[in-house]
Amino acid sequence: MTVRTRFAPSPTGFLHIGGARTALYCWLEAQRRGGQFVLRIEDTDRERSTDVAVQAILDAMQWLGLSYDEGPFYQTTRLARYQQVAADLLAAGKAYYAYETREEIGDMRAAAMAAGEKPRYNGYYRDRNEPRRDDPNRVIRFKNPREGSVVFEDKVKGRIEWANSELDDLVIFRSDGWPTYNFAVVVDDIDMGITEVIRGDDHVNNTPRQINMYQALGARVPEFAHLPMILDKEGKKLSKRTSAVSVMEYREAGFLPHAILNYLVRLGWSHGDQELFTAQEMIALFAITDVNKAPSRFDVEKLAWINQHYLKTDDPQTLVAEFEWHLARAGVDLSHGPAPVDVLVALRERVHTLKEMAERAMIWYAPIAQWDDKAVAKHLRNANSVAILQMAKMRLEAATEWSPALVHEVVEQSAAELGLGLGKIAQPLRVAMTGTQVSPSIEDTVYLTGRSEALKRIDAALVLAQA
RNA sequence: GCUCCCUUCGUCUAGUGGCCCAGGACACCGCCCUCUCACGGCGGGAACACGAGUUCGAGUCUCGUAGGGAGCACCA
Repeated sequence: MTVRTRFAPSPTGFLHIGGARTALYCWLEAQRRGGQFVLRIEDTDRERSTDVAVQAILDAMQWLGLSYDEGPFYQTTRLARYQQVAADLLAAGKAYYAYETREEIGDMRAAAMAAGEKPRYNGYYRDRNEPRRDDPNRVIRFKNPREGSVVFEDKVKGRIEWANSELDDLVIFRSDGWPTYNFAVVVDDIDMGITEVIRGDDHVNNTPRQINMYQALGARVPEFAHLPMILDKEGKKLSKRTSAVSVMEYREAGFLPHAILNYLVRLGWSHGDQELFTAQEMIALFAITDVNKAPSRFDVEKLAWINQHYLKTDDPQTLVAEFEWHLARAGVDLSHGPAPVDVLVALRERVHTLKEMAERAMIWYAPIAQWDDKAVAKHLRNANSVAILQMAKMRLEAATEWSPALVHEVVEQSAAELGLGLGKIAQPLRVAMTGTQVSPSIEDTVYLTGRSEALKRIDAALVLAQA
C-alpha cells in the first residue's frame, strides 16, 4: 500500500512555524517512501476561517517549496458527504440525536468535575431512541464504546492506551448543521486514503475517539505520529507576543526557505552529528520514527547560523531573486547602483540575513545617510588624511578601467608611495565611502560605490578632513 | 480536578547496559589570521532533574518524587 500523508491546517491565521514543521515532516515522509502528500483545508469553523488565511497558508507553503501531490481540498465542499456518513451511523445505531441545551451540558460538566471526574456528557439520549425532531439544540452524537480500551502504537510517542470509560459521546454534527472536527477528519482521512496521520501532539487526546470512529465505520485505522510542540526561547508555547510565529515573518526577517527547512528538520530530529541537509538528504534520511518525544525550543540564533551558511555557500545566482525582494522592500530602485549579485557576494559573509544585507547595501544604493563622528575624527582628521584622500582620488581618476583589482592596486600603490601600511590608506577611504569604519574589503567597497560616486564621496570627505 | 505525555551542556541534539570521568552543533570566552567588520583555523568553560532499585556494571532497564506540557467544547 502506498503511503499517503496529509497536512490539514485550519485557515484561521497564517502558517506558523509549528505548522510548517508538521507539513515538512509529512512531505518528507511521503517522499522518502514514494507516497503522496495531500493538503486539506479544515474550514468547518465558518466563524473563524477566512480566505485571506487560506491564501496565506498556500503562499507560505509555496515559498517554502513544500509541494503537495493532491489538494487543496476544502471541508466546506464536502458537507453532503459528512451528512451521508452521519446518516449511515444513525441508521446503524452507532450515533444518536441529542437535544440538551448548552446550559444543561455545562451543568453536566460541572457535576462530573465535582465528582472528581473529567467533565463530560452523561449520555442521556444514548439509548433513548429519540426520533429526529426539529429543535435548535439538535446535535448528533457518536456512541463511543463504554467498555474496554483503545490501544495504538504512536510512531513517535510509542504505545498509548486509553480506557473507553474516559471518553464520552462526542458531538459529530453541531446544531448549526456542520460536522465537528473530530468527525470530519476521520471521514476525510478515510476518503482520501490517508495511511499516516502526522500532526501536533495536541491531538493525541483526540486519537482514541477517532480510532473508535474508524472502527464504527469499518475503516482501516491509519498509523499515527504525534509531534511534540515547538516552544519559544523561554520554554513557553510560541506566541505572537513573544516571538515571530508566522513563516512569512521569517521571510521578512531575511531568512531563506531552505535554511528554515533545514533548521526545522533538525528541531526534534537528527541524523548523528549532521547539521546541514540538502533537500535530497532530508528526503533520503528523514524518518518519522526517529523524531524525539520531547518538545523543543525555537532558537533564532541557530537558524541565523544556518541561514548565513547557505548565504555564503549557495550559488549567488540562486539567491539574487530573494535578495532583490528585500531590496525592493527597502525602497531600492534597481535601475541604478551596483548589480545585486555583486553586493550579495561582498556582504554574504558579513550578515546573517538578507534583510540585514539589504540594510547594509544601502551605502551603495543611497547617499551616505550619516557620518559617524568617531570614524571621521579618527580617520579623516589626522595628519595624513588629506594626502591619502587626494592621492587615492588622483589615481582613481587616472585609471582606465573600473574593477576591484584596480582599486586594490590603487590602494597598494598609494600605501607604497606614502610609506604607509595598507590599513592607513584603507580606513580613511572606507570612511569616505561609507561614513563608517566598517564595510567589506576596501576594493569591493570602492568598486561597488561606482567611479563617479566614489570620487564625489572623496571630495565630500576632503571637505570634512579640511574643516 | 481528571486523563495522557515529557525530562542529557543556556539551546538543538548523539547516546538503545560496558566503546561515556558523556560526543557534535549553535551561542559564549580566548588565541591566530587580517585594511575595518566578517569568514576561516585552533583552544576553553558548560549537561545525564532527584531518589530508590535491577545488574559485576545504568545516561541507557524498573518504580517513586519533583518539575514541565497537552487535552478534557456544538474550536480545530
